[in-house]
Amino acid sequence: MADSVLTYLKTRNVVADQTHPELDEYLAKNQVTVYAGFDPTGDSLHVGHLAVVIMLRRFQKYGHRPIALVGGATAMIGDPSGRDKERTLQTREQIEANANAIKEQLSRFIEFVEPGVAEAHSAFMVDNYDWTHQLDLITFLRDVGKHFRLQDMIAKESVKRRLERQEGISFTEFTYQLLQSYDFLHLFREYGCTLQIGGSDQWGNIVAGTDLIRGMTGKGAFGITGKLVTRSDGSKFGKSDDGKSNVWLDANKTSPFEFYQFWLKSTDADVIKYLKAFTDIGDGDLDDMAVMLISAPEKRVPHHILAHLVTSLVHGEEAANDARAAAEAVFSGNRGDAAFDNAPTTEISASQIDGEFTVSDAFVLAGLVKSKGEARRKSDEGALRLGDDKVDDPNAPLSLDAFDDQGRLLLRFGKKRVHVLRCRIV
RNA sequence: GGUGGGAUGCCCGAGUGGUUAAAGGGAGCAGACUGUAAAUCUGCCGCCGGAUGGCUACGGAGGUUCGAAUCCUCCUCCCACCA
Repeated sequence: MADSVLTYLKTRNVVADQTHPELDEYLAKNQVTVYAGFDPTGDSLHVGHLAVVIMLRRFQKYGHRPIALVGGATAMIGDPSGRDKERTLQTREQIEANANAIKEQLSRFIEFVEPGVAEAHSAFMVDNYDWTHQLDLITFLRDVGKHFRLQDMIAKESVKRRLERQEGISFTEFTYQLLQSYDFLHLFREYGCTLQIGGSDQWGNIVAGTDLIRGMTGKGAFGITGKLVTRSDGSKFGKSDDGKSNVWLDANKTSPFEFYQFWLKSTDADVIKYLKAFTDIGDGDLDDMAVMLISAPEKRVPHHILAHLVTSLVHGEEAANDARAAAEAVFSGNRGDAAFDNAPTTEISASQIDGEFTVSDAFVLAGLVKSKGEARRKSDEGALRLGDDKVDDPNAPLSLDAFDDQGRLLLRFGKKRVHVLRCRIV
């Protein structure tokens, strides 16, 4: 086992960059306070955030003190990093609601205490809205603004890219790096926080922060960025900017069943990589997994372990077990209650099934297909099933007989997607 | 400031008056084969209750024409060269 978190993280192959080469050694000898920020632009974190959260945990395990920063203020402004387009401003109420949701999620992964009463290693959570919402503009511009050179700000990748597009960038988003830097400075002063971590898209913001701290205090601060986890085919992982659905940590947005499925469906080439990045499985076990992947690929043992561990972390062990049971039930064809209880479900009332309601309506209702047209096409391709029976006439009315004695009907789309309709006798 | 080139569907990119819902590729989805993998092959891939039907669509606004992504005018933005 490595002697510093950073060295360890490198063995997990999740480090993209670090501000100082001597950081490994420094972290081995010193206990630091480290922070990562999460802007509540949505009401849930997704798997893209998970990598950073896990890094924070790992720091904590190594005796460092993590601070999770929820960006109630920065979310009001919008981080241009990694964005082609200007963000739509959200209301304070919206962001506050999002922030509360995200704080709740974060507290599942890291043990927090109140900032004031924190002991040496205990983690805590802060919201940058608290110290920025009443900042005085003139003071801010004089004290903080003076330390930023425009040429450096423009040279930042996130800004540069936007300047090259006709969309441009608003002054609002342009100032984002000032705010994030100020956060770092604030945490540095208040809590002796000397290290910021984040995804690789945060490099520019993090460096801006260390520069500001040096400029205003003459002291050094550090930064580390993590690799953006990608699929082996290079496509984005779990995060969508083109309509593909995100994989959320909120069980209401992505159920534990779907969450488990997401990991289980990983391609072989990615499994070991994900196990390293998202779980604490040791090197020896990883080697075993790699062997299994070759000797008995059809068992998909590493996939299940990955899915189980990550689902347990996010939704709890019980949910992970249920998800596994449901997966086996659904896909083995031997469907007990486990399949029905955990698969995504939509309620329908008996009165809706009135003879007009067709099979394709059912698939649309379940959200498995987007339109009746698609239902028709997919049925022609043989992709739709009611239970185990292929749908051959999507326009046939759905009858109550299709449901089992407990009012349940399993809809299947392709090999991997299922949805349960549960009929309420009203 | 001058001249020339360009803007096409999720992305890239063909298309210069009708036969264009728009070639081709990528992405995505499904089928076959497998292992709920990869690769490969096949189909689908703007929306609409099968559609020889309707609606929407080729940067924006007008116009010419029986008919326009294609021609004309103006506007916006990009790019190249010159100054």
